[in-house]
Amino acid sequence: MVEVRMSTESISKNKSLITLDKDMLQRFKPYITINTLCKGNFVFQASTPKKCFYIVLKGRVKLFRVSEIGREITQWFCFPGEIFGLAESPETNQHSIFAQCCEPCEVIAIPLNQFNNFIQSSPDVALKIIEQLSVRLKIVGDTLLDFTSDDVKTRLVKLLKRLNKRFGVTHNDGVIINIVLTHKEISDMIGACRQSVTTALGELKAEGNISLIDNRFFIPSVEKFEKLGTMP
Amino acid sequence: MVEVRMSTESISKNKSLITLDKDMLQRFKPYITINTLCKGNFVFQASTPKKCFYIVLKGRVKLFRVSEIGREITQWFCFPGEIFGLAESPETNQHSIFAQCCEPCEVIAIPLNQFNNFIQSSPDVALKIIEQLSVRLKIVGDTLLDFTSDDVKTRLVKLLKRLNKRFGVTHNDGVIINIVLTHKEISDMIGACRQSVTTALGELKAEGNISLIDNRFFIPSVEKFEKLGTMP
DNA sequence: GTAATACTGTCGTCCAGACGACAATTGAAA
DNA sequence: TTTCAATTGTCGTCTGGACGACAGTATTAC
Repeated sequence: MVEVRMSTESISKNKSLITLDKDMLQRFKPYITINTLCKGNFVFQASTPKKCFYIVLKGRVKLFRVSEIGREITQWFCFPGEIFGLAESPETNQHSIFAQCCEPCEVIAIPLNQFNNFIQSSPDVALKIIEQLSVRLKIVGDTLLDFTSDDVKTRLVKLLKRLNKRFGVTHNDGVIINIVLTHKEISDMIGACRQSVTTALGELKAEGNISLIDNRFFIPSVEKFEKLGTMP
Repeated sequence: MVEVRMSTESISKNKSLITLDKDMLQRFKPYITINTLCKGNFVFQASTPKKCFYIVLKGRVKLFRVSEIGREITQWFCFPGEIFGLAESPETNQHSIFAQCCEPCEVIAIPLNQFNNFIQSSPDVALKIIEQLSVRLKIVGDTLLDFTSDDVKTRLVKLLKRLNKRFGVTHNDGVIINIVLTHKEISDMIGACRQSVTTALGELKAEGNISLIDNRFFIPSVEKFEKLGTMP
């Protein structure tokens, strides 16, 4: 088995992650709840009342939407230092997304009525939140654009590139995308049916553009991979 | 001709709009540029360097993406009080979106290196920006979900509902959506081809669900319209 | 007022991929 | 270790809607 770790270097360079120092923890102590959740547990579900916003301390939380016909679309994965559960719309007091733990998690919950105090508690917090939201908006916008322009295989390739940027770790001459995803999960991220994802992955494997190591995608040549799915 | 105005009531209720009072204008005066632009002018284009963020003073600015094959997708319309041009990603110093004026506009430009000062200049500004971004994230997420679940007509209906919520003004027993959009513009908002939009609009007209007044969509019965495109 | 451009309406063809189905393989639970 | 559930692989059918084309209508520019 190949032992793979996420590079701590790429994490520490991400300056928009929120960490609560002792002063903050002390100050918001009366309001903070630390939730420990198992894999598969929901932090909250769509249509439930908005009471708190959340910051991931440990683990990975998937944010996704579900349509009326049960179709699921993944919007984001939150890692430690990322905030979620903010009021998405002033018109309703219910969540429109689901937040589910992909692995055992620890999540800080703070009541929404403390949000104002929270962003004023430190010069950096508001800026970090704005950066996080901006990045998410760009990525969701990327996905939307891909939907209108690209076939399934191209959308898959672009997703793998985005995942590589976020989770890639060097391994031999290539890169391992250090996150385990089923074909169904991938289909929910590119809005395709699972069978189509299986087929497209098979093609990429047959072409030698990806392989599997320890259930993770391995890209032998990132340079070659970056050329896929773009205009010549 | 029917004279129609956007309801000033719905605008003033939107508490996340940014207005610059005299103190702010004075304080940022050395940095602020007021740009007056004609219909069709770009505030900025994708792939150009990020220098400023912007706040609309007057008019309507369309934010959109263009894919490699030239496919356009509209993400948002900015009205007075709305901010755009924020750094979308820390990795690149170029815009990924286009910002184009739909009508004659006035737009404040402030250098991005003043953004930190800007959000600390008043207790409310950061909160308002966060709310604006959150709402946009939700709507873009709505659109993404619609793409994966709904046929073209349903997506059109849902778009009209969203537009009604934002631009609707009461008229007789129904509602006029007080924004003029071509079929092509609509197609860019729902990721369909123009001909499909024309066909779907024709069906809605034939069913009596919408008609045209002064080049704007009129919905005779909002109650009936709200039932369209949802599960029975 | 006229000419050019943009927009709307309509039609027929074609295909990417969703869908349903089922078998084979892998992973998790007892 | 065995059983069950989840995941992956494969196949054939069908259709929504993209596409290209063109005519009719409305708007804009001069």
